[in-house]
Amino acid sequence: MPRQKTSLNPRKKPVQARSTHTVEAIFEACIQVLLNGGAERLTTTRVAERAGVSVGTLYQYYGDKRSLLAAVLERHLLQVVEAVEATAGASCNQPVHVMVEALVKAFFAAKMTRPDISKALYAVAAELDGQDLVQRLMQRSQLAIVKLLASASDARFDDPITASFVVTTALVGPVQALLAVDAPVEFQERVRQQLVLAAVSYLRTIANGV
Amino acid sequence: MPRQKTSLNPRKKPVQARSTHTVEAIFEACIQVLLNGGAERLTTTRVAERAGVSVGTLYQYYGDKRSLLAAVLERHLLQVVEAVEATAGASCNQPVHVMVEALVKAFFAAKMTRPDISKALYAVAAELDGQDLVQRLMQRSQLAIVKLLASASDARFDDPITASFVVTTALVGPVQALLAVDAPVEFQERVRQQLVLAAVSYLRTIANGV
Amino acid sequence: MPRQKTSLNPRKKPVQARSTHTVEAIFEACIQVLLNGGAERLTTTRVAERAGVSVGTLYQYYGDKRSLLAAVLERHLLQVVEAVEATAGASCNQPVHVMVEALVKAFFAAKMTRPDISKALYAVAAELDGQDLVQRLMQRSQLAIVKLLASASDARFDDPITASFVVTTALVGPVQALLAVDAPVEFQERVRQQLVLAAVSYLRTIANGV
Amino acid sequence: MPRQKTSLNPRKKPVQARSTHTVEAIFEACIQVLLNGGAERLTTTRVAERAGVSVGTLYQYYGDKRSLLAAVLERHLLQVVEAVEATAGASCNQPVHVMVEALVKAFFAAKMTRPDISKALYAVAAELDGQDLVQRLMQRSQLAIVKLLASASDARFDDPITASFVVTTALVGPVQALLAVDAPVEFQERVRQQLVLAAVSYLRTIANGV
DNA sequence: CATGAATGAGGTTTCATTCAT
DNA sequence: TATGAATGAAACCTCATTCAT
Repeated sequence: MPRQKTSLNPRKKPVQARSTHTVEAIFEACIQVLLNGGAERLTTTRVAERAGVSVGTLYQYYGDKRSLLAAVLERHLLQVVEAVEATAGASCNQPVHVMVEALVKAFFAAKMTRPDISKALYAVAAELDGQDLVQRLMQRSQLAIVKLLASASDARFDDPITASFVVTTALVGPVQALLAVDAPVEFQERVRQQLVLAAVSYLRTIANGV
Repeated sequence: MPRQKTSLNPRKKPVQARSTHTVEAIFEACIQVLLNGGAERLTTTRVAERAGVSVGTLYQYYGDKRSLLAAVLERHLLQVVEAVEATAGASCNQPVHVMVEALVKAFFAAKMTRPDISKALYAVAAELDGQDLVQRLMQRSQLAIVKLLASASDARFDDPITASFVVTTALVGPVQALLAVDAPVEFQERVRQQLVLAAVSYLRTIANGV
Repeated sequence: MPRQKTSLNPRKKPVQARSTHTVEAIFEACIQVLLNGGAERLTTTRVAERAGVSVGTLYQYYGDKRSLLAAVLERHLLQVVEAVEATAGASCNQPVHVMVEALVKAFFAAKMTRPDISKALYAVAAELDGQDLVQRLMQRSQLAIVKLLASASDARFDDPITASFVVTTALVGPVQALLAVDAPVEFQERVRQQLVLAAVSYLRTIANGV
Repeated sequence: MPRQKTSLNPRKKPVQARSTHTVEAIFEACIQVLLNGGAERLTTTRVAERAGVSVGTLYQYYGDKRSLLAAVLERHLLQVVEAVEATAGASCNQPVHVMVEALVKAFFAAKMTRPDISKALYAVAAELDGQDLVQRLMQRSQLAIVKLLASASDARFDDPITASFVVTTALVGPVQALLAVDAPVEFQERVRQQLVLAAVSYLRTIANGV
């Protein structure tokens, strides 16, 4: 499945005083545009307008449309990953059920506090699916979880990598489904608890007792 | 998150003999085009060319691009759903672990026999996410599983709906991830087995003994 | 202002038994399509559908789209012209005011009994404006009126051709305007009477007493 | 007789200096294209080419084809209306025959100095017939004439609105007919004089002496 | 003769991107 | 550096017309 333009094209790293504000504005605008109209209605002009800058300026910060979308997606995914990493770090050496509870809670929090953003970025993520970006961040998550599992106070895992892969990826389906249906909060909560149950029982099943 | 064009646009379908052939050709062509180039490189002209018909002909069967994509996606999802339904039907009254084994196997089979198609349609599904189409088929799957769980010979479930939701949606994340990374078959197989384990242990955990 | 396709293309004169019905159906359908959608939304397929025949059949009777439109327009204009001619014939040898009264009444009747048709055909007439068709029929009207004026019992005209031209063409503007605004019947009637007044006073002004 | 797209679509107009030139070029080109080929041969591409700009530029100023045509038509009709208004303003308080003479002369002048344009825009006007545009301008003309008639030094009118309607609309038929036939100037002139006669005698007929 | 599926040139419109100001 | 008018390739879609059945 060859893509036509694999090389992203970020022109500069905006570090100066004024640019921060501009970058932020573009960022928010991009999400807003995504929110009403979806990915296929997003145009660079539209984003620039919404951000209150000219297209030219936008292109000064993001060399092309893909870079822009990639950046926005990256920011979102980074938040999620960092939430996961932070939680994983904080839950080391705990029993499995504590770890999982914390992890699932953190993941849901990261995805559901701005459900609109998650929803808006779904299509973007799908389009850039094969891209390194998504892969890299996925791996970071899984790595964090691998370490976490290895430190469990009440279990030992033969194949922590696969376990981590299963747990991590199995969370995204339910969350996406909840977002797509605009499920009521109570149902979200029920699902969340069930996922904790599922993960815990799964991990216990494959764990060697300690 | 309002979408601009919710109503698909399927043309009144021609009724003559040759039309069947034409429609099939277009269909196949659509998948082929999707397979090399991805959703964003798909154009109606390209599909028509590949199908060996004129654009006009394509538009006689699918009123617009969205209808075409929706139809292709529907076909794929229908296959998956029907596989699930068939398996669910065949596994009634069995113990939970038999059910789950059959179900996961069927789901993987449906998704992995033509991994290219599944992969190609991922972006399409994301774009049409809010659409009834995806929702409807998801629900059919879940309904089938609800019935299945209710018939388990060795368990009784208080909230089979949520359970079904969790099990169903939790499968799609891992599968998608495997597709995205082009994971080797052995890893696919390992993940599949783990998912069986996970589902079984989850369902046993929430089941009332019988 | 050269047109690209001056030669109309009437394939055959339908005189047989069954064709009369078909031709009639196409005719009505054409008007109906014109009535909702205007001239730019009219397509041969649409007309055929509405007429309950296939496009192929339509093309058997009218070699191309222009022929169809020309035929429909001609029919309408012919009715008007014939109404004028009939009235002109019937009003010979009368005093001017009687002639004019009858003439204007007949013209209004022809245009206003099916205001929708008149309105629908306006754009068609404009498109085919330079065409012989419209010119020919216009001339027939004027000729009839020239003869009529020549027979007036109470006036003699030096330049009946110009007089006829003025009277004839001066009627179409007001009628078109009434149609465009969907003017209420009372206003239509008032305008009609005023036009009689205008024409009579004009003709008296330029007439040599008798 | 419902139209499908009543709302025109004028873009927010660019504000830079060069834009004025561009807009003017497009405008002229549109008329030129209309002049050879008629309304049905006019395409946005063709207009842009003739204007020496790209299609994209054209669409920056006119959101769609209809807007473009509407704008051109409006400009033409505005000239006519303004000519009428100016003349009406200048002829206040004169005797009827002076007013009419001036009015008819002005109207003919406005329509006949660029007969090609008038002719080219006829079909355009017919297509946009129901649109506000035409209605609004018609009304402006009539209003001006109502005021004018009210100020006549030698007549008083009971129903100046109807009178104005009749006079205004009765002028367009003859003019259109002259344009359609490419009538020789002498005949144009003769008709013009006759129309003056007609209008004057009509107005005198319905006027209350003073 | 009638049918209606197929054709494909061509029309309208969009939008990522550039570059003179 | 910011601007936004201009570009034009390319997408989507329509519809008059043909011709095999």
